[in-house]
Amino acid sequence: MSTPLEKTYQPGNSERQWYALWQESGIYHSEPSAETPYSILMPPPNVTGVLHFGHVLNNTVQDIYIRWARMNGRQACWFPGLDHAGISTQTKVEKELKGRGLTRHDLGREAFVNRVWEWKNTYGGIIFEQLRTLGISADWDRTLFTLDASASSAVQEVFITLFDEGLIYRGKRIINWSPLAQSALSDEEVIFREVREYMYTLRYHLEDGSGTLLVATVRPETIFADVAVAVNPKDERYRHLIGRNVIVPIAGRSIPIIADDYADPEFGTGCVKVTPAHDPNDYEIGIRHGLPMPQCINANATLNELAGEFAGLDRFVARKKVAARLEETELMERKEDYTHNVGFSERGEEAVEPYLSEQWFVRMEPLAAPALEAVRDGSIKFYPNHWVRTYEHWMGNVRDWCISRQLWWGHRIPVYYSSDGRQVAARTTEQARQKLGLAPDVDLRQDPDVLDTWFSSWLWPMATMGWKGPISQHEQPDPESDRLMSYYLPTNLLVTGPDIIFFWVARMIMASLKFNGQVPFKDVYFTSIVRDAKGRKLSKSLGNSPDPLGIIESYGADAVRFTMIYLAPLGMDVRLDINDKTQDIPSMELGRNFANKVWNACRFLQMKQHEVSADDASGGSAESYELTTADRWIASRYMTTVQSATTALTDYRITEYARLLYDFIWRDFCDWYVEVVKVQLAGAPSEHARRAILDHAFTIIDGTLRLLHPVMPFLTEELWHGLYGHDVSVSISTSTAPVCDTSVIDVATEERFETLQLVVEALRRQRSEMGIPPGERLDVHLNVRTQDVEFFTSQSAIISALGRCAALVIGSDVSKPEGSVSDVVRGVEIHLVVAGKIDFDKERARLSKEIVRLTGALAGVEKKLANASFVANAKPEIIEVERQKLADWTDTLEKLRRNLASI
RNA sequence: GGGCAGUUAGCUCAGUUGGUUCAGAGCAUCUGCCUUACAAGCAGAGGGUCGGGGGUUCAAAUCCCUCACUGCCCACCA
Repeated sequence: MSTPLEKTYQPGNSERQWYALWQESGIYHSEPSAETPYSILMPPPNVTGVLHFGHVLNNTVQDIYIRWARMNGRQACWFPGLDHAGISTQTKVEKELKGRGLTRHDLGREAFVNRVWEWKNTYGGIIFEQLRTLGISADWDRTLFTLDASASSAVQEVFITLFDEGLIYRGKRIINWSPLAQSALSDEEVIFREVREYMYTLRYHLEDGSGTLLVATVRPETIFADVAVAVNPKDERYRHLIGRNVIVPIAGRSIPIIADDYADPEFGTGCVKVTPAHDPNDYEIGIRHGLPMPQCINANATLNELAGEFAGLDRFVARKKVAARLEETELMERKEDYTHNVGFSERGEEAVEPYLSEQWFVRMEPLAAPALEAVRDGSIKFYPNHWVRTYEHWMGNVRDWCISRQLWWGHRIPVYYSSDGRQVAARTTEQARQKLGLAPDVDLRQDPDVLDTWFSSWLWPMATMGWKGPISQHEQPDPESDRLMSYYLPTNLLVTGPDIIFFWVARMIMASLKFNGQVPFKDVYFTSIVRDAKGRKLSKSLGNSPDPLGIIESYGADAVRFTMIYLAPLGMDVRLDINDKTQDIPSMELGRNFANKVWNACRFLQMKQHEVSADDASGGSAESYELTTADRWIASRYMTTVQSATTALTDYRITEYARLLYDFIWRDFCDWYVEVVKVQLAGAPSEHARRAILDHAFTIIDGTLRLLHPVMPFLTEELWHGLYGHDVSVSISTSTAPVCDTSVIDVATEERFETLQLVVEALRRQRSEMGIPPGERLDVHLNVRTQDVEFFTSQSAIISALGRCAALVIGSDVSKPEGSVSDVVRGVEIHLVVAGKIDFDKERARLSKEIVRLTGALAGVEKKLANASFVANAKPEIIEVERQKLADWTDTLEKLRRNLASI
């Protein structure tokens, strides 16, 4: 016999124990088999990452689908991984060094990289432990780190191939430079923010002293790199000046006035200073006109010797000083407030500097075309679908991807340079020499830069399966990798945030199509963005990002999972009522209370089971038990729930799935069925009948627990064992998912039971309105249609119990008794005898009010049915419904009037 | 400037193909209850002309147009 359940659900210990068991038993490990596969790639969290609510939502969604697939007999594999996160990891370790007065250069490249590995091995991947707390059923055996040998090997393979095909090239371009990281960034890593600055209008005197050109700029510190002033060729004001020279303020150099369409006559003074090395647009002008491109800003964002006395100053300090000097020397016409957008590095700490430098790029256009097509033709589906537009827009305007980073932590660019100026991409120095046809003892220099972290991420679908791993480097087939790839790819589902649609989703599609010839996944689920009560994104610096582990500690992992799913509709942001001070999230009570509700429903069944079992001595063989209306009703409600929950999951309406379970368990099962079971048990003629009643309830709850398991794995596991006494060696997570048997769905029975519910509710309402305590039993008289007498009589025990009746009179010609209040629902006349407690005036008023309301409603229906075009156009079943309404309400009205009259 | 969402009860949100059960749930509020699982609970109640305006239709929270506001993405005119 199972051990009695506690009065309230205590998740903590139970969760830890179950997870340990799951992990030991290896039930979440997957191998290719004869079953149909189902695979998900976990978006690899950063190695420096700590669990936040974005992860909680994201991973819960994935876990639900993986668990659901597993229970549906699929060979389900969830590939977890960890991202080396170039910039943030390197920065983290550098900060530590800085605390000891060291820089990475003091250590040297090799020692520094070793240091980062040490850090990784000590602190990295904490998030995995945290995800386990959440109950994630990933196949941890398949965990991959983006710097592992097989991932690195795949990265090299792709780089070399793209290089050899001319899709990767090196070029001197204006790129986004992070002065803090001292590295290039991709366009996607730059975020724009509105900044209040000044617009300075400067005087550029004509060289011949014949006048002055006014030029507006927000960056006066860049004048030292000015190479021209551009005007629009159509601008009458300046046309005659084209080709003449002006003197750069302070710098004193002479630069030409050139004509370029970029200059907008409507904006500012119509004259633009051209600084090709420090502005992307100016760079374009510089290219068009073959201008020199001097730089006056260093990699660390200080000015260089071109700036003369300002050399060495930080760009922002320099800006103020240069502006002051311009003012002093009367070279400034005016200074105005000016608000505009400035690019910041993704981490939001510093303004990005447009910086002219040699970098590596991927030519994206050829890769984008097939990737665009795959989404357009439905090979890949987005949920919600509207993200397709965003995807198409980006793909249609895709720009080359700057992939080189001036860091040490990452995949080193596999390009080698020979002393005679040639370059080649190769896996090793030896291979590079071979490719270049050089002798084995010739020195080659490898490119010092590393690749953008996303350059390994975009290969994730293949890298996780060992594609082009160390074995195939030597041109040997890799059967293990082939086996995994042919079985698990394309994966079924990718769950991620829409914020990385370009960073990751789009690029994975491109890489997979290019290198594996097929899409990486079939469905993409874009999760909600988690926000606080004020609508702000969660962030550590705002103090509005509570540690999920603390919340799990207080509410339980299942409660957190359930609440998140319940509150996070597909494609919309989810707001959590985060308390800044206590770091609590009170709405998690929703999930906790629900877990407790499920717990107690099961606890009730268990207690009854024990009672029955205790009497087992009475013995006897099983005898047929005919299911009651209530039994068939709950079975029908259960099947309906199975059906709609399954559909909801299939359609990725995951919130709907949670709601359906919540409503079924709480409203149908607990509020009504458990109460009915009490009545049925009490009135059962035999021990066998009692057991049969319980068996039925156990059947329903068994399926319900399995249906609920994907979202609440711990609770359902605990109860499944608690109720059925299963051995710990089996898990509900490897049981089968409930399947809908439509023959059990019984609309007629549901309707009959609903009438019963309405009658009970009417009794409760009247009692409450009369101020009678719920415990007090009162006489009830029900006047029902002749054909319903039998049914209501058969349900009298339930009506009596739930409606708290003393005597219950049921008949087809029952008249209103003395001292009763009355109501009519679905043709059933309900009289509650309250005797002395009746307030006749109040009762008259109540009935009158109801009569007025119904009369109005009835008039509406009559009008509708009298409308020729309604009868002509509406669907027959709709008209039938209206006719039914007319009949019912007329009947009800008549009864109400009669009752009013008899007071 | 271009694109995409959203606007329903005090708050957070459901509402699939227009039509019974369409105006709902949870929280909050109010009333009464320790009713043989659950006070993390039970039974009731109040509260919204579904952002504004127009249109299509026998019928609109739902479809179309338009306006307003909010949020996000892209672009980035010095």
